[in-house]
Amino acid sequence: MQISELSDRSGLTVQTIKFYIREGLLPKGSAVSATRSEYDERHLERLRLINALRDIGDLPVAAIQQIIASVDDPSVGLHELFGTTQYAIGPHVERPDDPHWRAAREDVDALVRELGWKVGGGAPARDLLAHSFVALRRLGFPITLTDLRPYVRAATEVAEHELRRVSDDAPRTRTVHSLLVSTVLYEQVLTALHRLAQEDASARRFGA
Amino acid sequence: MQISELSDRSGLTVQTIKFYIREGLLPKGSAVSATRSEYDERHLERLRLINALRDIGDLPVAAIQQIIASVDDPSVGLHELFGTTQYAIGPHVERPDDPHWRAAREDVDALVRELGWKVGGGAPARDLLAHSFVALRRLGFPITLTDLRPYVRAATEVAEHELRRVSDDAPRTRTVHSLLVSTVLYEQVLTALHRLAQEDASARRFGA
DNA sequence: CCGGTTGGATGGCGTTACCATCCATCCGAG
DNA sequence: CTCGGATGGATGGTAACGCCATCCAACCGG
Repeated sequence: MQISELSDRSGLTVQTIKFYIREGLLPKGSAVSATRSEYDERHLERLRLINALRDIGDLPVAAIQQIIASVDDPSVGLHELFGTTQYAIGPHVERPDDPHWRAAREDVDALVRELGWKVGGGAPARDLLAHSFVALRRLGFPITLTDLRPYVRAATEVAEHELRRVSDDAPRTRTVHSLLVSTVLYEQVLTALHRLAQEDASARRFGA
Repeated sequence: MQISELSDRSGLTVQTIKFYIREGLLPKGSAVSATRSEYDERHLERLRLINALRDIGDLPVAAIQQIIASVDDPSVGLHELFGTTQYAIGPHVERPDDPHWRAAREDVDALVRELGWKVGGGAPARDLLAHSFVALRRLGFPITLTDLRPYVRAATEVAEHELRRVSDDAPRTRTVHSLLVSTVLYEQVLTALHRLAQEDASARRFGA
């Protein structure tokens, strides 16, 4: 198909598609002549993935580019892709040379050790959590292990469920998409349900 | 204290503080002369709140401004503040006049009804969830109620715990901060733990 | 043959969250 | 009393981001 059809079917403008190609998110079509290239279903599929990661996952184009690079490299295993995704998602907070920060980060590391979780030391989620600890303490709401228990339980159960759902006997493309969907899109599902549940709980506690 | 001390103690530049005052996030100091104003601990506290909402919650300044306006209005009840916060957080997705979208939105509404949740019909989280449904279907990963069950359970338990933790016998300021902290900051805590738990599950399933 | 499409390149735009400057005023140490 | 430095208030600039608009030469297809 031509780029205009790709544009129609994906719902993205031709300009945007060109932009994604320039940024390395989408491979070029196969050149048929100097002014014509042929695109196929894989391009459409790829655009749908990009769109989902941007629209729902709210990922920056640069992060998607990194993820795509791993997706397209067949030597990258599933767990490695997982790491790439987590790292690309960020957030990449500065780690100030500050005692409060170091204490919070140490608390996070201790928690991970205690739970026996196999998590890379450079995982951005560690920093995100530590960052939250610092902010909570600065606001006078110090966080305790008791506070965290329900979160840990919820996170564990959901994550187990998600990883169980990733089929690894399908073609690589399918498996990889499945993994990305589990991590990026279902994170939003969890967030949305969390917010809805909060509103319900708030209504029952404070509602008129 | 003067603005320079406020700047030092909050870690924000004088320019940024001026900017927040202009945007209505921070009340002016009480004018002592034409070129001097006095700030107090409440200003500092407010800056810490703003900083947490931006840094951790990643909220746009405009959203914080709306939240602050509710916080400062004593006639706004806690549940109402909750609604304001949810609405300010967004995301405000367009709702295309599209059968897929309408079907997804109807699925969400049915789910909320079935769970008996008291949630406003205009809650952005409904749209966020519906949006996710659409994207998942477009990618060929249709979502089922079975998939959702663990998420609903996790969200419910965490939300219950959070709302239980909001003390409503403290001064309004404290209670209100507590509510905001529960909704905005603990959402990030949940997300971070979710990611860590996923990495652990991935390591055990796919790791070398 | 000619209107319309494409690849490829380049420049512009709208938003967001500030930062930098400037000016007139003012404070306060000496 | 004076002068360096801080302040309030206003205005303009900036950097990143994710596109969109335009242009050109080449090309296709009716």
